[in-house]
Amino acid sequence: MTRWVLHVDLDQFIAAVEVLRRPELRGKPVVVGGDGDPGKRGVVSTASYEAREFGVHSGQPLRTARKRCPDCVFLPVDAAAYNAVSAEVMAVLRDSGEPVEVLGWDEAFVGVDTGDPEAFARGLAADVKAATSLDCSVGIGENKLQAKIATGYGKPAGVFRLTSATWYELLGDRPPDAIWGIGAKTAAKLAGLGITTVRQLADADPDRLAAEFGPMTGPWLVLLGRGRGDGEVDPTPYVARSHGREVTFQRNIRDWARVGEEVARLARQVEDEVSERPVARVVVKVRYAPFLTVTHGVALAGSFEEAARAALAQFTPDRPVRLLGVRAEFADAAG
DNA sequence: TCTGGGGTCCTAGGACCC
DNA sequence: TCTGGGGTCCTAGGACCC
Repeated sequence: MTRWVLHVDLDQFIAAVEVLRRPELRGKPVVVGGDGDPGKRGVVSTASYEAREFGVHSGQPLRTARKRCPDCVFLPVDAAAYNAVSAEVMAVLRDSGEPVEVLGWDEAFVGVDTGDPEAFARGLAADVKAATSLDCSVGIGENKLQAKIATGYGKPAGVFRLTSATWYELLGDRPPDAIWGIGAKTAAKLAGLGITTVRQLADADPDRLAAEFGPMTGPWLVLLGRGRGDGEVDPTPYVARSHGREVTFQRNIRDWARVGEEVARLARQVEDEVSERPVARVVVKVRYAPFLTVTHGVALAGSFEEAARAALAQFTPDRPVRLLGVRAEFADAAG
């Protein structure tokens, strides 16, 4: 018996949920994002595999997606529907009796002691399919990092194992941003240091990277390069540290009085949604055109809306506003 | 008419205190 | 004219992820 981490990831989850309730869409290029109008500001949340063949992908502006695939079916994001299906999936995973750590709507880690992790993984996938009609892929690793990356090799609807024994064979020559936790910015900075592969990152001097990235992040990056990381699956229910709302306007706002009204409106909404938790701080976010983001916050004293307005007062009303956000940080948040 | 909306975690700098 | 050292807390911003 060996301790394994499994990473279960639903295939094209959001698009798959939409197809489930609209069977006529099966096999068609489906794009879910924004309010479903590809002429508006917004990005793609998920594209079906058929839509991906046209070069449509997550994070892409909807208008770009429409350009690439004018005949795609565009649908609005329906968070309530995905939450409901997600809960079903997670319940199936928990029914295995093993610890489950939820990562988002469509993915979770499962910890398991077994001599045959592939068989266990296929069993989980079959249970999910039987209960929800959804396909998933399962990555197997000695820790969360390995399991998470393994899933990418298993898609779609497959199972893949990645361990320390196969780490360099699979990832050694790939760029550092193939690793979960390393994005474009860090990859570019690493490239500036002459580190362009996972193997080079693994061989880098932790002290040198500490000088470049900070005392925690530097050595941690080297460990990522070596495929090492946390192997403990934490089944503790998720408790949010903060909750917020933000809105991008279809047309930039120039009238600062209107900015104040929108912030007050967002503040009332957030206050309503967090009424069960003590709030320590209220943070306002302003994205000025074209895309400069600034945040200011205040400790909560008095009314929530007053706090939001006090935070807003720290901004300069000197340019058009593209986005406004209000976020509550909880007083009882761990960490 | 490029660039959403929901989050988490880490870093750096200044305030503040002894 | 010169003005330590350490620790903690608060704040804003950056990077990343789904």
